[in-house]
Amino acid sequence: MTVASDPRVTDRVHQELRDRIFAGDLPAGARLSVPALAERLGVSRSPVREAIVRLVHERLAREEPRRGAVVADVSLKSLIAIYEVREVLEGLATRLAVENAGRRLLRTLEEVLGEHERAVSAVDLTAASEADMTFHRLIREAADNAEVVRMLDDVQTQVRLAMRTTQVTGGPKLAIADHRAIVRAMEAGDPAAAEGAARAHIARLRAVLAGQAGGPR
Amino acid sequence: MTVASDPRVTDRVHQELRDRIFAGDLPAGARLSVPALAERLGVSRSPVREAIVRLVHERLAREEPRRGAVVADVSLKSLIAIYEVREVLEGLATRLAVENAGRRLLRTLEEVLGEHERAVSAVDLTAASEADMTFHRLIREAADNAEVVRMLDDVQTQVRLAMRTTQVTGGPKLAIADHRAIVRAMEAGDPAAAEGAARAHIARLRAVLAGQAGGPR
DNA sequence: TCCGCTGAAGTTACATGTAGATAGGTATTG
DNA sequence: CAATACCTATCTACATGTAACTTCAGCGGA
Repeated sequence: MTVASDPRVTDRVHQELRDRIFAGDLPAGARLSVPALAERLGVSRSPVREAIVRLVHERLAREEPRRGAVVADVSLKSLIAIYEVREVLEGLATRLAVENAGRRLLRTLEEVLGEHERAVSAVDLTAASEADMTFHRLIREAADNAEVVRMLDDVQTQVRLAMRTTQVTGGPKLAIADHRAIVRAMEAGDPAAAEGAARAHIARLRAVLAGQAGGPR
Repeated sequence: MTVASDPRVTDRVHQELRDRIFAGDLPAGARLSVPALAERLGVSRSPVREAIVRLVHERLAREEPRRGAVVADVSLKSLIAIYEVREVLEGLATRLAVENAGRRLLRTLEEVLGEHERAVSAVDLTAASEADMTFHRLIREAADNAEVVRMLDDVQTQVRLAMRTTQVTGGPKLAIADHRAIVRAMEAGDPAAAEGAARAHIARLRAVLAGQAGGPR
């Protein structure tokens, strides 16, 4: 009998490369040489090749035929485009969450919001960012729509990649106010208002990014 | 010197398998055996394996570790979920198109709309469907947002896959009326109205699908 | 100094080898 | 006759072989 968790080498390599990219260990533009990585990781070239194909597909790497793959970067321009998409997807997720979810979710969201406030007051950047991500994750899971979850995961991957070079903080206090407005609309059981509040939240973050585009140089 | 078009075997195999899936030649649930396909296509196993990895990533196939891949299916439930996402993405694309595009696009859209009407009057299903797709493609290309284009392409892939088993026609005449309303809002230069009209169009199609869910059996 | 050539090193892309897992049919047992 | 054990064909996943291509450093000529 085989154990339930029988991770394939390919999966491990893929995860390892993802981690290294997000850690900044493999910076944007770094070449992903299959033989070199295979030796470094102590595996053969096949699983490395397959892992790279996956990275290319999730756009953590770019590939040119016969030239190999390099770690991708995210320009500020495309980050703004990503936030335009994120705006409508978070809006959708929030509307669906209102239509599907009950008391239980709202209570959990309030707890996370409390945790978020505490973290911001204590100037604990890590905890604040984590509470922020948890807030959004709870909502999109409550949407009960696998497509929107997948696409927002995709968006988040690109945002994480961009994070290494661009700052996306749009004022911690304002984020909490936005989140509070979202929860209020959800509690009122008003799907359209909830969608609007979620969209406004992301639109505001996008405006911050757009400000950076013309601003500092 | 090498020719500019030097398609890799992997690319050809990938395209070939995509075509066969959409043609219904490889029906949902069909096993994608790497050695069998390699022999059938007269290539080695490596490019076949890589093509299958790509199919899995674009969700034309599903894979279970150590069991291989099979051609994916799309349930009516997930097709509806896909249309929920499509609704907000087409809305976004249309709003952005209004903000970016000029006379030129509007003229082209009117032409396509005319072609669409002609095809519907002549009961030419193929031409009508093509005009329909062209209409939406023009708008999303005009949005000038690579992310929304990518995601709508993704949506369209799933819709095409679903087409083989589910009918998505929501009344050809109504489709034209919807498209006309979209163009009107675009001509008025009203981004919010254009977004609303596009969303209403897709929402109506989704309602048709939802009707099928409970209806015929 | 600048340009183009050349050859070596490294890499990609495809092909092939193979251990161990899986599925499905056949025999065997209660 | 049903359930179970076994057996074989096939496959997956990883490893490895190799021709052709890309890159780039170093050299020679304008």
